[in-house]
Amino acid sequence: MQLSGTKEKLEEFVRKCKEIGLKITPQRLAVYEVLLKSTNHPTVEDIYEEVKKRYPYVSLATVYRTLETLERIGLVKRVCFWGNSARYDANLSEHHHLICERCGKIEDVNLDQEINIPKHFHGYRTKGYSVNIYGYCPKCQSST
Amino acid sequence: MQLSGTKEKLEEFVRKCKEIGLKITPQRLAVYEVLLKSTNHPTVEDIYEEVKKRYPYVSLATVYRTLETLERIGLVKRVCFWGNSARYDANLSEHHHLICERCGKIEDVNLDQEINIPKHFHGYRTKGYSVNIYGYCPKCQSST
DNA sequence: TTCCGTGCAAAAATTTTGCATCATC
DNA sequence: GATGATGCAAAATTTTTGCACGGAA
Repeated sequence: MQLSGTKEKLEEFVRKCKEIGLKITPQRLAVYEVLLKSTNHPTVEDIYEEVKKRYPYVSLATVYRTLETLERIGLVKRVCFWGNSARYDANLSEHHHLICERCGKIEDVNLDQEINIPKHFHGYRTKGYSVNIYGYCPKCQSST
Repeated sequence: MQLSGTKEKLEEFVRKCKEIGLKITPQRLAVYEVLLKSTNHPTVEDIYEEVKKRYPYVSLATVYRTLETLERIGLVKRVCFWGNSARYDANLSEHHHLICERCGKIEDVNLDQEINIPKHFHGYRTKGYSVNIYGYCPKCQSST
C-alpha cells in the first residue's frame, strides 16, 4: 500500500518541474516512470535499456543527466550497495534493504523495530537512517 | 577499544594466508596495514597512494587484486555509499556509519540500540546488518 | 624449483563533458 | 523566439585482464 500512486507521483513531478523552471520532456518522464515502476533498484544501464524500448533514440548521457536532475530535485535517490555501478530508487518512504552478498539482489523491506537517532549526533545534523541487512537470497542459498 | 591491535591483526593475516596457501608478499602486507590504520574508508586510489609511499613501484592493479583477495578471505569489507568508487574497511566488528550527504565524509559509530533480525527473513538467510545514518557533517553545516 | 603474485600496458566498464541541434515554454 | 534539454562523440574515471618476469615457499 502506497501513499500515492504512479499518477500522483507523475503529477508531483510535473508540478515540481514547473516550480523550479525545468522543462517537461518525454525523456524525463520516461526515466522517472521506469523508476516508479521498478522495485529492484536498477542501474543506469538498466534504466537506459528500458527507456529505449519506448524512445529508441534516447542517449545514455541523457539518462545520466536526467537521473542527476531527479536526484537534485529530490524525487529519486542514488543508492550504492554492490558492484561498480550506481543504482537508483524512486521509493522515498523510509525503508530498508535486504541485500544478497552473493548475487547483489536487493529487496526493499520494512521493519517493525525502530531506532531513535538524535537530531544532533557526533556533530552531524541527522536527517534519517536506513538499515542494510546482509545475507543470501533464496536462489543463492540453494546453488551452493 | 579494540578486541585486538594492529599486531594481532597482522598475525591473523599471516596465519590465514598460510592456511589457504596464499603467499605473504610485502605488497599484501602493506595494503592491509594501510587499511588497518585508516579510519576513513579509503578508496582504492587512496590506498594506492599510501602504499606507494613505501613501495613506489607498486601497481594499481596489484592494489585492486589484493583488496579482492583480502575481501575473499574475509579480512576487509568493500563498502559503497557515495560517489563512483569503491571504498574499503578493515573494521569488521559490527558497527554503523554516519554519512554526510554533501561531502561524502563517513564516520564509524556505535549505537546503543539494537535491531533484532531473524535468521530467516523474507526467504533470505541473514548474516548481519548495518545502519547508515544520513545528514550533514559539522563542516558542511556551517558552509551553507 | 614451482607456482603464485606482480608490474606493465591494454582493454573494458562506467560516468562526464562539449557542442551543435532540437523542442518546450 | 529564447532558453534549456538532447544526441552524439570524445574524454575522463574506475576497474579488469593478459602476459612475461620475479620472488616466496
